[in-house]
Amino acid sequence: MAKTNKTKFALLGVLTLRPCSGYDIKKFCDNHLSHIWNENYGHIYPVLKQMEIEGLVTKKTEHNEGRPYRNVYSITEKGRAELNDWLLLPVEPYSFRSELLLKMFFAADIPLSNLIEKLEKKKDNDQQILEYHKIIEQMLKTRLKDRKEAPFWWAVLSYGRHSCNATIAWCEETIKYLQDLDQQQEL
Amino acid sequence: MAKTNKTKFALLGVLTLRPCSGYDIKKFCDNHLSHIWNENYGHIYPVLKQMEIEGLVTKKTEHNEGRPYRNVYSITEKGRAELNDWLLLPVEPYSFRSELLLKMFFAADIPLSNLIEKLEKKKDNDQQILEYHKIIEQMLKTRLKDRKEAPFWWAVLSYGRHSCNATIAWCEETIKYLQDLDQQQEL
DNA sequence: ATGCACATGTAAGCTGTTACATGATTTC
DNA sequence: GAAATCATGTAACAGCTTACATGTGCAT
Repeated sequence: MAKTNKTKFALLGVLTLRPCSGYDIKKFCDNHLSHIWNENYGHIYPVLKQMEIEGLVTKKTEHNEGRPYRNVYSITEKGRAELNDWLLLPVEPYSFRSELLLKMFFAADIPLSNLIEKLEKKKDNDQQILEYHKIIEQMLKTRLKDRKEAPFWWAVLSYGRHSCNATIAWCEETIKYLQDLDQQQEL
Repeated sequence: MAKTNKTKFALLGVLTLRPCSGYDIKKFCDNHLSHIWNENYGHIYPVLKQMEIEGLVTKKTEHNEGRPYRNVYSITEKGRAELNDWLLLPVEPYSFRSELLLKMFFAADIPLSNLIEKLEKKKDNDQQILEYHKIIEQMLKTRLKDRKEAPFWWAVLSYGRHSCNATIAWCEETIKYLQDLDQQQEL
């Protein structure tokens, strides 16, 4: 029933890189996975707790003076095994929903200028993502270049580059197309 | 709380094209929106019922001999207005999740051949989508070319073309990249 | 003094999917 | 005779997001 919850595997994945608190994991997702995956506290903390019970992670509570306590989780061998099993499984089909494309599909009766604004915004957004990618790519070429994960991180970034470039090109083409349409309608 | 439910607007959008039963709407989504939007009966029927109460659609029950009855819904002026208001609103940010990219990000310890298989599958999938797009494009150029919606449908298809081509190119590049990596590791 | 970063966690409430229930007709 | 299509709907169950609750320390 319903799709299987993949939060567990995302968290295990992050924990293969280093022991983390729930807060650390959230930060890692926001900083490095935000374009491919997202998690929120409402999921992270309960799943960490559950995984401890299942023996996939171990918890160590750190008490630092002048700071809140931290629950630092480390992945166990059992956790690594379960992550590995999942990584080998085929990717489940994902139900995609694009509000922008849906709005465009039904945009016959709204002003073209409104649609064009949405496209400009999408284009700006993807250009910003590209800029951000460049920073990470630089890190991969220098500080992170000897990590065994580096080639895979590079491949993921490469997807972002292809995808953003395609979206930007489409936005530009479509803006032009809609502007031409607008002029034809005025005649 | 939670994101707003957009099923309502998707259904209203379909009903601007022609009056439909819940079954018809599902078919339309599967046939023409499947790559940008998906709906299922569990949502369609309750939302149609609710929209009737709100006066956004009207219901007419058809009894045809030798066939099940059909509840055919038509959009009202109020429904058109509500759809239009939504179409004009900015697109809400969507939380994206790609299982393939997540698996790739954490793939350092699994066999490269497994990852390459996943990429081949993704590539095949997007090539099939491209093929399907070509059929629809042909319809847009002929049977549907005079509909006022045609330019917008064309733009949506165009996104699919850009996106699929980018994904296919990335898959090919990455497969090659991983194969090279595999050979280096063997040495 | 205000806001941000650190830090953990729960509860409420929606969203979304699948399975089930039902049954006729057409097509292979 | 089996399978697909037509056709409507509900219930159960997950999944996901947001708001809330709580508190410290640092920087501007």
